[in-house]
Amino acid sequence: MPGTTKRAPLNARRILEAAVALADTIGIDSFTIRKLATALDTAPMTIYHHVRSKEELIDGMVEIVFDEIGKPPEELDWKAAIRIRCHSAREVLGRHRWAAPLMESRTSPGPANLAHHDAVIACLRRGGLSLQLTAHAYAILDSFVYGFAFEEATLPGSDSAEFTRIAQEMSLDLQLEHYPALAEFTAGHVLQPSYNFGDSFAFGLDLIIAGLDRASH
Amino acid sequence: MPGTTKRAPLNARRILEAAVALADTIGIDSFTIRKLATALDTAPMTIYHHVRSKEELIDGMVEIVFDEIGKPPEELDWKAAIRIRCHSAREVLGRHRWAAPLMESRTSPGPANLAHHDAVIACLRRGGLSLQLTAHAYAILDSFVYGFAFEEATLPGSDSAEFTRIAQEMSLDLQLEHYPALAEFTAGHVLQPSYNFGDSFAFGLDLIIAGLDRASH
DNA sequence: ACAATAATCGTACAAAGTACGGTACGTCAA
DNA sequence: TTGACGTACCGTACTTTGTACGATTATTGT
Repeated sequence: MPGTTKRAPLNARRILEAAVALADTIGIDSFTIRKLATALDTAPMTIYHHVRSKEELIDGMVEIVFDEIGKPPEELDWKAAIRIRCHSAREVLGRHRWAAPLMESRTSPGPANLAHHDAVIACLRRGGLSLQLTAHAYAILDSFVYGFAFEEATLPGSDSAEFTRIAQEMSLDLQLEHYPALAEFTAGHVLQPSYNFGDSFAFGLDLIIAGLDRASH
Repeated sequence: MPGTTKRAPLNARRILEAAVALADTIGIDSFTIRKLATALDTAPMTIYHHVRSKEELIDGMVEIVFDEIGKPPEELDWKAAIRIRCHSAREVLGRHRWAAPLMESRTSPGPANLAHHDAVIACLRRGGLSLQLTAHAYAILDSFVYGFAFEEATLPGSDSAEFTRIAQEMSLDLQLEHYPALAEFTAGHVLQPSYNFGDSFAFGLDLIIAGLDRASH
């Protein structure tokens, strides 16, 4: 048949990768099965031959993201290892800005999820933390990492230039006169050229790790 | 007219409160304009006379939630004041489990949002923190609080009894043999009767506040 | 070659947001 | 009292989306 080229046959893997790429591009809100089908040059219902439902599809997408997060390197001190894995998590969630709210909310964790948790817990235990402290450490670190990644993902801008534009756009100056502390903070810090929201990540992460370290002896 | 009783006339306030109550009950995913209309004993399109769109409606709901979070008491030491406001935030987000992911993602902050930020920043500045440290403190605290509240909201259960049930339900024991650290952690800690996920909140909050305090002198 | 199995997709329906235009009712000037 | 006007209300209908169902085509083992 002239003009028609055969597509490679679809499979769950290809679908998931295309889905992640599409969500990266257009965001999770406007991510639809129909658009995914178009991106894969196929019909909507073809997707459903490889995936049970949109929910399950998203579970699979989250698994892919989990798999991209580097595990804590086994040869390092637990503090260094955890620091690396948290920076990796932030970097990955920065590339997949739709993912942060979904990572912890999926009901059925897949193998990548379980393997990752296992590696982190093993790292903390090797570092000598008690089960109790391991639980605290994990809860705190993940709350911080996901919370931060989420804020970063939804924040309108990250550096002072963008903030300036956005501040003007919503005519924040007018409202700010009723909020003196916020006004000082904005003018005196956030809108300064050196400001960068992301800098707080490393600071906070080191603060938390140091706190956990202190609690561990 | 017999059999018909006049409803109090609708207004934005009544609609928002009903919307919050409805979302508390059925969750944000199955929250629809049509169900809200039913709850208010009116027609779907009537809602749109008071609210421009569903987006704007949700903005208003988030504002209500923001307003419920207690501001840091001015008469207290910044550390005690911040601790109180963070516990309040967690409690409020626990009552409105749909809210956590939305609090920081709304593009246009309302007055309650701005007033709250203003109060927190003022508290930190009164405590003598530099603008820079204030920025870090705010980013870290909110990442932690929202992240934790979010995990808590989406976690299937909170105490060991529920975890036991859920673990069985998804036959986790089978998979756990491949994840030794996770297995030890689960059996030795999470499934113990004394385990409670929420306990990590106070621990983490105090850890962070102590770290910020240390950084401030 | 042919039956079984897998992969593809056309059609259609249900749920949800909401545009549009019409109705009912309250208020106020003349 | 009456008529004009603004506000609240809502019936109808269109669009987008997930996905059930069944038919069609491709692939593969014997």
